[in-house]
Amino acid sequence: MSTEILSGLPLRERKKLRTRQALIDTALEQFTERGFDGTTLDELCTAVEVSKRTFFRYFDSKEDVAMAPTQDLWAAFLDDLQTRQPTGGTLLVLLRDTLFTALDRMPAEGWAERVLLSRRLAARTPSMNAHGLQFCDRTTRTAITILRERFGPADPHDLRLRLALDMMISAFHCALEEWTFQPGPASRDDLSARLRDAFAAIPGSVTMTVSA
Amino acid sequence: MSTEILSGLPLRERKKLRTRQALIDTALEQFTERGFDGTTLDELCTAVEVSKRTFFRYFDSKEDVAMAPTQDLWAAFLDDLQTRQPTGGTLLVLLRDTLFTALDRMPAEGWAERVLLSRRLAARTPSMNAHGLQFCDRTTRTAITILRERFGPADPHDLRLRLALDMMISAFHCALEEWTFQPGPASRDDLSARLRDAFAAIPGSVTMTVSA
DNA sequence: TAGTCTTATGCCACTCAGTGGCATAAACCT
DNA sequence: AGGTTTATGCCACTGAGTGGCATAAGACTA
Repeated sequence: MSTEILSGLPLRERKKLRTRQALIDTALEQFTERGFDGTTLDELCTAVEVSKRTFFRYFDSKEDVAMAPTQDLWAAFLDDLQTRQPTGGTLLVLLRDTLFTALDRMPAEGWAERVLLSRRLAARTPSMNAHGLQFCDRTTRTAITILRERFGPADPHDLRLRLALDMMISAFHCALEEWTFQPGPASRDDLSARLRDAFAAIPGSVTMTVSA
Repeated sequence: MSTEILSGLPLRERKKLRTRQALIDTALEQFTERGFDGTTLDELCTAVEVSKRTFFRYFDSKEDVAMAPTQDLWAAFLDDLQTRQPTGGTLLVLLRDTLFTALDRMPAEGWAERVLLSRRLAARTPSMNAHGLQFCDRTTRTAITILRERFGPADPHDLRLRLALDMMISAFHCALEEWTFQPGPASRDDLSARLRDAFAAIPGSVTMTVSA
């Protein structure tokens, strides 16, 4: 965990961040080794020397702790969506670039490795996958609200906004999945490149034909 | 529950179908009245006069029973995807028409009402929503497998297939959500119409621009 | 229609995720 | 050092979901 961020904060906050990170790391470790269902919260809490009650003050559920790395990205995304000065192009390009910006803001060290563990775990753990999908859904809705506030259109029945957001999510999932199961080390830049390809494939997917 | 389907089956199968349907209907009823979390499985089982153990022989989870109506649609969709003779147009049109066909095959009576209850419930019950999203995800993956088998392309890294499938799901969700919260009675044809509109909005969502 | 085979159900005890309440301890602020 | 705030621990509890085994009900056969 990046030590730079810690300094400057009051002791209490530093401790909290450390406990939180320890829970995430130990969870990813134990879940990866013995499986999500093969690990009880009691075991995790014992390892981190924290009571189960405390665990639930940091995370909403057992799934939640293992999904934390990805959630940081989307928090950054929503933040950028609020503040970034928009370019004048298509909405999809705006969304793509905002996502790239958010990705660049993820810590260069450690983040990619955690996401990799998290995603590989999610791929073989239905309840984790479900949890992740629902988080995406919530994020999408928040993003729609932000976009409506900033740019309109006022018509809440215009479906295009939602459709475009979902396309972004879809492209992200495509890229993430390829990236997750690629051999070799996990790198943020590699994910970025795959993301670019996935976005580029969107127009073709609308016009794609099948042999009769 | 449509009585026509029951006749012709052996007694044991008829009973099973009846128990299953009773569980679904009573669950939707109780969840709607007292909330998903405000209803225990014991209460549901007592009302249907079935042991909790038996409940779990019919459904995988508490969420599952309330999602059954929608799952029937997707089962029909996958079935049609396997068997229907494809038209030669775009993939998206093929998917759209297959979905329409599946929708037409849903029982004209009762189905729409159950879906309505189910969706309204899911909208205010995170764990149900999560469950539904994961079911969509599984369905999407199955659909991809079927499509690859039938039409190729052989390249498994072509992202367009997945992107197109997700667009269909997105359009479906848009339509379903509008339909769910529209006032007045639930009709299958109304859903069909909204679905058509949602698909029509896809091309525009790719090229949509935002004011700079 | 009795007898046998097969399959669904009921019952019971158990694990584990998640919650509420309250006492304690640690960090913060003069 | 003193008092205030806030995080943690402990304990008892609810409710979802599971495994095992006995029993009952439908299905097949003579």
